[in-house]
Amino acid sequence: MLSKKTKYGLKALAFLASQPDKKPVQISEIAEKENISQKFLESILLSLRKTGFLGSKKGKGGGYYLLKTPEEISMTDVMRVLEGPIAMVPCVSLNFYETCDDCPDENTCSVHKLMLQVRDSALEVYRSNTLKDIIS
Amino acid sequence: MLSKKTKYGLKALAFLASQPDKKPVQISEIAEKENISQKFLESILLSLRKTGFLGSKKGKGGGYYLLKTPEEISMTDVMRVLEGPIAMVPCVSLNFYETCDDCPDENTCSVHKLMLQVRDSALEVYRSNTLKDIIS
DNA sequence: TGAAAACTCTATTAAATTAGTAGGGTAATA
DNA sequence: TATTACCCTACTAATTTAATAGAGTTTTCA
Repeated sequence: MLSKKTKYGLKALAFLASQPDKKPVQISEIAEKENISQKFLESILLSLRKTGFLGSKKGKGGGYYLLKTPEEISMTDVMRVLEGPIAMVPCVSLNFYETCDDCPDENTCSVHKLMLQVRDSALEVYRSNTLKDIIS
Repeated sequence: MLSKKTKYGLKALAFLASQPDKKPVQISEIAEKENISQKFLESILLSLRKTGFLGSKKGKGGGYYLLKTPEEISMTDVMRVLEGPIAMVPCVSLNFYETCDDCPDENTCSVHKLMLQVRDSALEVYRSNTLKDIIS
């Protein structure tokens, strides 16, 4: 299941990408238009800023804005930051790899074999979509 | 993240599919060989029996066995029973569809658009894999 | 026929994660 | 210089997951 954090983060990014100009948008505006708890959104935008997706401007007329153009923002990167691993099990994760305690051999593990394919297919979707692609 | 339930369920099915003959296998044997808590496995096998994947035989010499051949068991069905929806959000789920409270229009929703593709790609993987395909 | 083997079922619980809340602090701009 | 708006920490409620415990029932084989 997709976490609300990811869902809201994606919606916020899409909202910013849909702005006619590059002026900063206030948290309160995004929260209201996208039906998101303002405080929760605050923490999400903060993490998107710390990971280089967003810039922010303080003071009157401040807010958040995209640091890159929508077509430069890959869903792979966004998903990894918001949702974490793309793989459904750590033993097939590229960026968050861990061995399974219970599994004696990955190469003969059925779960491993199936989840490897699922990961690859998800990655292909994320790689072929930028923020631009998912805004209408 | 894949739940332990699904992981253990898949491993148990694979274990049964790898048996040389069709004799019932005891819960305790599967639990031990696959490093699974026996009681937890019990409830998983029970649900696989209730959903038509497994048969069981009671009494001495009893146990669980596959009701179909491994190549007749599609990962799509297994995943739906063990893990639930394949979609990451209810609004793109085929079998567990729900509208989002917060979203005014699915057709213009970025999350919807992206997750639809993810669902389709995952479905394709599950559809093209039977239990036979994932056992070594 | 009876005892052991093995499945069946209900209820409870501990741990982890998620989603959200509260409130104060800090920096920048008009 | 006052206001606006971001920044940060800590806490909490709800949910889900992964077990655990224990009693009960059915079947089979000797």
